[in-house]
Amino acid sequence: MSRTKQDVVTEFRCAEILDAARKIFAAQGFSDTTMEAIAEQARIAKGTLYLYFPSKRDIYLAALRQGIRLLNDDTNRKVAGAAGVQNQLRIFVTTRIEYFEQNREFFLIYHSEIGNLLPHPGKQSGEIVELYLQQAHMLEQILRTAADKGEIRDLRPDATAFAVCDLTRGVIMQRMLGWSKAELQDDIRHLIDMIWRGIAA
Amino acid sequence: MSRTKQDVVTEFRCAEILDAARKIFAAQGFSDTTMEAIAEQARIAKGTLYLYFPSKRDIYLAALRQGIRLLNDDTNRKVAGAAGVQNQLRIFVTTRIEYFEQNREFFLIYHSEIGNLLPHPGKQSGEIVELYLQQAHMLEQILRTAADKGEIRDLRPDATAFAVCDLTRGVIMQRMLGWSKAELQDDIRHLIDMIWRGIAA
DNA sequence: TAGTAAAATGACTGAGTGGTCATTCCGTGA
DNA sequence: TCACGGAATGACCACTCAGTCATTTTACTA
Repeated sequence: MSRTKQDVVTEFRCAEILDAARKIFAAQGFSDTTMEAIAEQARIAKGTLYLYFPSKRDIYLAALRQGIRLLNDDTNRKVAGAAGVQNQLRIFVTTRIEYFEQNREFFLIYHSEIGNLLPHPGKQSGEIVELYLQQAHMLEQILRTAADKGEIRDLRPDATAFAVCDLTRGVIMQRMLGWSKAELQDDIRHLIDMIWRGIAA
Repeated sequence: MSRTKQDVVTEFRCAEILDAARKIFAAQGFSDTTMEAIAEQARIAKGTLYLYFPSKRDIYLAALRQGIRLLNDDTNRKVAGAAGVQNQLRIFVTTRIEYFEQNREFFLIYHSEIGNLLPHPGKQSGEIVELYLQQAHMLEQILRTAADKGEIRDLRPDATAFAVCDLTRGVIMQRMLGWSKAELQDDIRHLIDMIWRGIAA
C-alpha cells in the first residue's frame, strides 16, 4: 500500500489536533472553546480542522476516548504485573493518580464528561460509558477473586470497586485544587490504609 | 415597614426564577441554557429576569448557593442530633444522599460547578468554595474528636473527611446513573461498613 | 522547470443568544 | 371612573462562532 505516506500524515495531524484540543477544552470547557482557539493552538487554520474531523463535538469525543484508552491500557498493564490484592489496589490507585497528574488537562475533560452523562441516564453514548466502566469491572474481578481466596471480606464487589474509583478520583481532585498539603505518597498510603482497614479503632 | 408587600413579591419571584433555573441549568448545563428557556419555565418574560438578577451567571450562582446552603443546614441539623461517630457518619451520608435524590437537578449543577473550579486553582470564587469546604470541615471536627476519644484510629482527619465526602458523592452518582441495583439502605450500609472496617479479611 | 492535484487557508455566512429599553399592563388610591 | 407609577413584556441589537468554500500554497512528478 502506497497509502502509508498519507496515512502517516493524517495520523500526525490528528494527534496534533487532539493534543491541542485537550489543552483548550480542559482550560475552557466544551462550550467556551472555539474552533479558532483549537486551530491556533495546533498552529493550523480553522478550515483544516474540518479536513480531519467532521465537527467540534467529534474532536472532543475523540480526545476523550483517546485519553481514557491510554489510561486504561496503562492501568491494566501495570496492575497485571502486580501480585496480591493489596498491591494490585495500590498500583491501580497510584497509576491513575499519576496519569492524571501528568495529564491534568485530560482529567478536566474526563470529569466534566461524566457530569454530562448524568442528565441523560440510560441514553448514554455507549462507547465512553463502556470505557469508563471497564476499569471498575477490572477492579471488581480482582476483588471477587480475592474474596474467593479469603484475602478480603465478602463485601459487594461491584460497590466496592466503584468506591475505590471514587476515592481515587477524590484524591486527584483534592490535589489538583491544592487542598491536599501532603506528599503524593502520603495521600496514597492513607487511601490504601483506609480502604484496607477502615477507620475503626 | 410598608416595604413588606414589595419584599414578599420580590422574594416570591426570585424563588420561582431560581426553581426554574435549577431545572433548566441541570438539564442543559450552563452554556446551553438560554435565558429564554429559564423565563419560559418560570412563566415570565425574558426581560423580567433582569429585574431580579443582573445576569445569567448571577442566576446560576444564586441557584447553586441556595442549594448548597439548604444541604449544609440540613446536614448540620441532623448530624447534631446524632450520638457516636458511627451514627454521625451514617446520618451525614444518609442525609446527603437523600437530599440529592430529592433534588436531582441540583446535584448536576453542584457536580459541574466543582469541575469549573478545577481549571482555576487558587483563584476560586470564594463563597462557593467556602460552602463546599464547610461540610468537609464539619466532618473533620467529628473525626478529630472521635480520634481523641480513641473511638477511631488516628488517621489524617482532613483526608479522611474528604474521603467520606467522595464516597458519598460516588454513591449518589452510581444511583443517578442507574449503575447501582441495590436498595438505598444497602448502599448506605455497605458504604458505612467499608469506611468503618475497611475491606481486610 | 512546468504542470497538476491534494492540502491548507481564512474571509464569510447564517443561526443563535445575552442583554436592553420603548411600550404596555395593571393595581391602587382618589 | 380615572390617572398614575412601578412591574412586566418581547422586539430588537450587537455580537459570537460553527461550519463552508473559493482561493492559495505545497508537494510531487515527468
